[in-house]
Amino acid sequence: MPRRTREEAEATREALLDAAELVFHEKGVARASLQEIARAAGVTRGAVYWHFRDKADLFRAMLERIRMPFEELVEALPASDRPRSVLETIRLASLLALERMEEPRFKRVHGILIHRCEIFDDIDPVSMMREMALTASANTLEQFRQAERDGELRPEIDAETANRLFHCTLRGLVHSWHLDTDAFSLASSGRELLNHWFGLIENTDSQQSLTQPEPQRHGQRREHHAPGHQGRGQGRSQPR
Amino acid sequence: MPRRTREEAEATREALLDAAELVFHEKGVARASLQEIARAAGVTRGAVYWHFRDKADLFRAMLERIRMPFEELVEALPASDRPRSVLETIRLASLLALERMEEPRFKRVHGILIHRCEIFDDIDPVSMMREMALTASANTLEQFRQAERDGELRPEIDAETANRLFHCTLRGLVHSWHLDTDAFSLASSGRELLNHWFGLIENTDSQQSLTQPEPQRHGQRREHHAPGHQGRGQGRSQPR
DNA sequence: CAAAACATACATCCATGCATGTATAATGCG
DNA sequence: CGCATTATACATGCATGGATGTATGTTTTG
Repeated sequence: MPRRTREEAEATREALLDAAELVFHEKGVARASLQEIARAAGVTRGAVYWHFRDKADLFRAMLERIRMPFEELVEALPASDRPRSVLETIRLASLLALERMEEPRFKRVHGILIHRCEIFDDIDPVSMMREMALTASANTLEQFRQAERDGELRPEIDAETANRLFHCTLRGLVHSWHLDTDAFSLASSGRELLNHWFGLIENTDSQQSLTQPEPQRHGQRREHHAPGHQGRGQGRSQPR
Repeated sequence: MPRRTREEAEATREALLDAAELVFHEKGVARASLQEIARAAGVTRGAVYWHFRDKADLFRAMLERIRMPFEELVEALPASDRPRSVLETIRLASLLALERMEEPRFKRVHGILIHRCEIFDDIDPVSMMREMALTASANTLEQFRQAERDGELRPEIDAETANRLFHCTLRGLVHSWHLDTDAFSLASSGRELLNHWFGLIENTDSQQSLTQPEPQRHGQRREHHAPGHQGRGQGRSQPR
């Protein structure tokens, strides 16, 4: 029964995008047929060609849906409720990003981007990943520069180096996770790893009278494995 | 004119693998047709189906060709001409690996693995990457454990953490490079990054009378590397 | 009544798999 | 050692299916 109301039309569009995520993730972008996606959404190929020009357009729309909220997160990076140290801000923001990546939608779409689509002409995931990497890197670089000025950084490394090291570590962590997402929890492993990482680059000569004493921050540094609930502890001081 | 000699047959097989690398890298694995690969190798599809069962088999054979020499490298990791410190050994071996990755063949095949093929049933790049990651990690973990026993590691981090950090950093670097291989040199950027990284984790309390003084190492790059013999460059075939 | 929001039908293309052809190198045999 | 045979190393042709793009039909809503 064609000619639904406008809200229904938007609903089928979203259903198509949801179905695209699932089918792309299951079969890969190239082997996924529009027929399958349409069927998974409960419609026919006609609906697909009405809402999208072709498969590449559908793919781009699927990416757009996660690009915006994710960039919001990246740009919300400097915003911190408390005037903590700059390094602390970066650390918490990255942890937030890692937790987001474990949400089903981001996990699926990133899984598609990383292991289930091929770069070619119209479909080009790399350009988007590169773009996101550049903006994110520019943002954190500003933060690391500030940290350097504040004397939070160990003197032997500059802000640029710290920034590069940081993004390599994070990217490597995410890619390692996507090699087998069931092997470990990205958020909790990332938290532990980042604790160690920031412990390595932060200045230990605490002449920092600017910031509050901050009693030990890596309290359980020798005690790695946090007490066992382990289940993506998101409710901890993280505003939604 | 069929029925070539055995060496010629092996030559066309190699030519097919070379062509597969090129075409896979150009169009992606899914969109590359066996027709195209055969033409690029100067033969017809008949030759492809003679040497390989199907596209997945060809893909696997292409991977096999780089898997073996690369694992040789990984396993040659502990072998060091000079009794340097353990951390130094890891650093130099990783640098060697990074230099290898800039060689055309490894660059192409890794580029295919990372951005130009989709995981699915028969074609599964992830399992190979995971396998290589595990063996490499097991090897370096042994090294880091030895470094820990020798007191080369900063006391606040253990061998397991150092190993995880190390592989995340390396993986992140390689993936960043593959986002745009023309943006920077993997070897030289990697050398700089690794210098800083090992500077961060190594123990500064130099009670190490075991190793030679080794003046400042940071930012310092002395001789490039052994002008190696390039190893097994036999695959030069491509008739016509 | 016109356009939106699809469903249906149709034509086209092309990659795959296999079957068959074929000429030559390798091999066994007398 | 010559020769027939056979397996080899492909080339060619055919059949198939499945995906794509588009054209057209069908309601219903605004």
